[in-house]
Amino acid sequence: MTEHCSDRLLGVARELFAKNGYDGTSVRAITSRAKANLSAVTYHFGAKHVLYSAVLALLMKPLGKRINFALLAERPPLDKIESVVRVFFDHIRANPDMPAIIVREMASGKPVSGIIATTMGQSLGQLAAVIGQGQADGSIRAGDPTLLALSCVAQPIYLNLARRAIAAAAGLDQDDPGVFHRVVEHATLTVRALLRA
Amino acid sequence: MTEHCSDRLLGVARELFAKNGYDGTSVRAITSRAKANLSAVTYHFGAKHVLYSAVLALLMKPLGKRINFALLAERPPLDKIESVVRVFFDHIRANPDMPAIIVREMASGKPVSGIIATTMGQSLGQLAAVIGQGQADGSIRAGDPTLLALSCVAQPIYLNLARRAIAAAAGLDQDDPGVFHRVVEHATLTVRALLRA
DNA sequence: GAGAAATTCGTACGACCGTATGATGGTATT
DNA sequence: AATACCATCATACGGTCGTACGAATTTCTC
Repeated sequence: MTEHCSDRLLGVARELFAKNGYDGTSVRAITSRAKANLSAVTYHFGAKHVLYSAVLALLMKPLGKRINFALLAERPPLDKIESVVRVFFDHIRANPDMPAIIVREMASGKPVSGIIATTMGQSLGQLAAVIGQGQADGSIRAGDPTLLALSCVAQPIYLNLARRAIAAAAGLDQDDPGVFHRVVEHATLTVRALLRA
Repeated sequence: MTEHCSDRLLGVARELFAKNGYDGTSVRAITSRAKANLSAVTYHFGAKHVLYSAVLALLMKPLGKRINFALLAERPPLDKIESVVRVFFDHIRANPDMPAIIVREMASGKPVSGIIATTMGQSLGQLAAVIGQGQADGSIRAGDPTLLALSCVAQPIYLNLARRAIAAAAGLDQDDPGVFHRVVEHATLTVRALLRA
């Protein structure tokens, strides 16, 4: 038995929370799709909201680490930021449910989960710092570094969130690897253009 | 009595649907905050999801019309698009609940509501057409017009969705009119930079 | 001002929710 | 082989959900 029950629960939960939101996803829907008993969530996680937090951590922690790593390299600021954008797309391709969950969390009126606040705050701060460097060396145009960082991050998030709108309006299906590559290239070019001095 | 009960229901529903999502908002929560009877939703709208659709229409129809109007003017493409971005911010300031609801709808796995699909599809198509004009006259850089249009629209949507992140990371509270103005200027500059040839 | 129409009200219903509990099965340790 | 332990199971509980329904009340019409 290579995959344990709790792993199946995590996978199904990630999918359903992304598709239908926290309140729109019942424990019964999760356990039945995971071919587990109704009590499996309580047994393995204690409560539904703990499972949700585990899903969030599973999505956010690796992303934060990879962004960290990408910003550590000794390269020009614009190159660093492009690599962050690529990391975003790469992470999203591996975890297609991420944008929906993140964005739901941001839209929520309730205080955002700790893991998300931490990861986003940290990454946003690092991005803003790199943008500040670029402004100092003249490679990036003037402007509030935090707002510029958000304008950059908006590209991978929104372009993935709008998958269906893109498919409907331009006939581009991002599940097709070729199309996905084109969208990534578009996003990196756009971010560079948006930052360039 | 200038404001009828159904108006109060619409207002409260818009607020709560934005804050807690469709499933996170109970009919009881709506009616009690609107100082109405539990049955008021059924009586005035027939069902909860009809009230939700009414909220969507209330948010989207005026926006679509204003985008239409802004793109009708005889001005250079870049100026038209900047005016669309300003229309977005203006509409969002008047309806602060819009980004959260729109984005939830996009994140939803269910087929998007007709009013949203229509308005967004139309506006996106018009924007892409204007971008095509700009590419033809050399004022806008090359690239898929639909993707470029989405990259533009992402700015007002995401910058408003990230209000709390902005407040936390940069100490900028967009409820302050001065700050809001700065964010709008940032967004218009960013969109121009992102499109410029 | 009486009657009709529109609205608000209290209440009830069945369905589903998240969670708790004790029984049951399988597996490793001694 | 007996025991302890972990995982899964069926089931039940109190609570909340959206909606239905008839009575009470307000508002409009003549």
